[in-house]
Amino acid sequence: MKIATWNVNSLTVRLPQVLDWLAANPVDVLCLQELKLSDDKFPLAALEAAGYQSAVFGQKTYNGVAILSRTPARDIVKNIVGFTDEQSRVIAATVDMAGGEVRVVNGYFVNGQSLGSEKFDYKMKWLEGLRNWLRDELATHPNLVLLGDFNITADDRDSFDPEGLRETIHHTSEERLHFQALIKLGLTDAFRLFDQPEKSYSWWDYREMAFRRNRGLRIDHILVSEPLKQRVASCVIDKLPRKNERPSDHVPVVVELAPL
DNA sequence: ATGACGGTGTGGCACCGA
Repeated sequence: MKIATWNVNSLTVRLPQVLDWLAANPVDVLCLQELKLSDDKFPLAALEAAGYQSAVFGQKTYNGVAILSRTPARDIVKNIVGFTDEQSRVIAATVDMAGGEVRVVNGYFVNGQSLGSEKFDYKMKWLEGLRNWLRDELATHPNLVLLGDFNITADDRDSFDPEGLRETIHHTSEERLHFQALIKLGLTDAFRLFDQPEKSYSWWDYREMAFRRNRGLRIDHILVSEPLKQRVASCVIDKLPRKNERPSDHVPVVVELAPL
């Protein structure tokens, strides 16, 4: 079973690229972030024609997340239970896989702007709320995947300039402590289960030819619970869509799970 | 560097992202 995450930075603009990517990469589940559209604008029919059902938590202009799946998703939850949030940043659902089921938690984590800003405070509170809810989710759903745009580099390997950007947004100790706290719940960074190319990133700024110079960050992550860790067969970043015309600034990350 | 680039809204620019 393959599960992928992709921040598309407007599904309106990127729908043709999503359909192309799914045709070339027929994953079982695709989690999208930054839809930037309301539920009524979501391209349900086009995705259904491509073989995918959609669980959608949209929002006009900003945020918005969705889980696309080949088989029906059930027990859909929108946003973090126990944390009041006006922004559409999380959608969770249960999907069947060979030998069992997997709980998929798809998040568009808060950006946070800069250390000391109100948005940074919101990011910290949001991460705390997420962790408290996930503790319960893990208790009820042992086979769990937390994935999406975390807006956090896990460590220095995830940044093109760890020294120059030290303690700046996406690199602060506070953010990385939150990432580690998620790990301590019993989750594992699937990407780091394998030898990976050096300077592997999932996001590059649109400016200054950042992609061509590989000045990027790895901020899109796939974390798996302990029972699933044994089943992870591969985890790769697909840089190809960044070469498209009008690309998203993020690219897909894909995890492959062997049958339970 | 208050910049760059790109998306959205309803705009002639401002705001946000990372």
